[in-house]
Amino acid sequence: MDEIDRTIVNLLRADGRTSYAELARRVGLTAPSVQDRVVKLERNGIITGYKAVIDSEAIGLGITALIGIIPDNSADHQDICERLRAIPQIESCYFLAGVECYQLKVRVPKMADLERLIHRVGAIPGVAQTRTTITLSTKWEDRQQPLPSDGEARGVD
Amino acid sequence: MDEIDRTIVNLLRADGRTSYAELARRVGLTAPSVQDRVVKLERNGIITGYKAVIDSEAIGLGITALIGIIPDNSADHQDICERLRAIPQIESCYFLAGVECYQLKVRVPKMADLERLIHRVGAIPGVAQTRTTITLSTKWEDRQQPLPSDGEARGVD
DNA sequence: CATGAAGTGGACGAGATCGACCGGACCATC
DNA sequence: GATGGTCCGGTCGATCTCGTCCACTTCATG
Repeated sequence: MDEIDRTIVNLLRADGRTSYAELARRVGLTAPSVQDRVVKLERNGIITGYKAVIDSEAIGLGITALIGIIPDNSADHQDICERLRAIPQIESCYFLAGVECYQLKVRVPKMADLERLIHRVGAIPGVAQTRTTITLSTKWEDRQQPLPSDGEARGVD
Repeated sequence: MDEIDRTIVNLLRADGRTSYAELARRVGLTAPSVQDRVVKLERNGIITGYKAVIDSEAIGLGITALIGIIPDNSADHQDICERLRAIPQIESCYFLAGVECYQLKVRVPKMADLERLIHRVGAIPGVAQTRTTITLSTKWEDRQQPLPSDGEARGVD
């Protein structure tokens, strides 16, 4: 993971369809060696995939909401997690340090779907309470910050 | 936006580097016509970009936190929004219906960075209070749900 | 019957990929 | 301390695939 790798990662984060030839021009190597680096980055789990970014409203998922989950004492977290994973509308799931031990980001076409979803989550054994917040607008999402250099990341303290 | 477009979008969401030739084989068209469709999807704002998915821990952003913002009465939301946008560590920013009118998802290398970040956000004019929750683990993130068909999305009620 | 959207097929240039080769770093041996 | 083997990362060139442009066809619509 040197400076060239970081440049490649940054370029691919900005445009996941950049060709190896183009990457090669940008970093001053040839296409095969860039490909070699990318394959290694993928194998080492640094690049975990490539995605097209879709406008969720345009595909009929106009409603985004955040759902916090407060568990009861009997909660079996592995079971809860599996049941949450089985709900396709939950796009992200974070396990938190706090009273609300999970936060879910969900997307649905209509309010009625959100209502059904909240009831479904609330019915999971071990879930004492849920707290849902509608997002009025998404200012931005999944923006990339510049990769920290080794020094910044490892801590120079 | 017919069934073929939906298939293309689903394939590109799953793997943003799928070649036009491969897409063509999957949907039973030729490469030029698939390319034509993809260009239209991009122009119509349905596909807004392509990104490599990076393991944030692997690049030194090991800490993820959610920050809620409670504004005061004098809050100028446009100004707040601009100042938030200028902070690179804020990867996502949602405007919410609730007491906490923004929620931020932030990533930093170390706890000290998070502390600095919280102070910076708290110092923005119009921000009365912030509430930060550390994520202990990300169960999953930005998972794709199957595209709703026209019927489901538009509402058949 | 004219028209335009959508697809096909062919052609050509660009990109991806593979094997062979090169050079420096590292290390054990003489 | 010099020698030679080995590994790693890169280049080069050949070949195959892919992307892209264009002319032509088809088909539904007005």
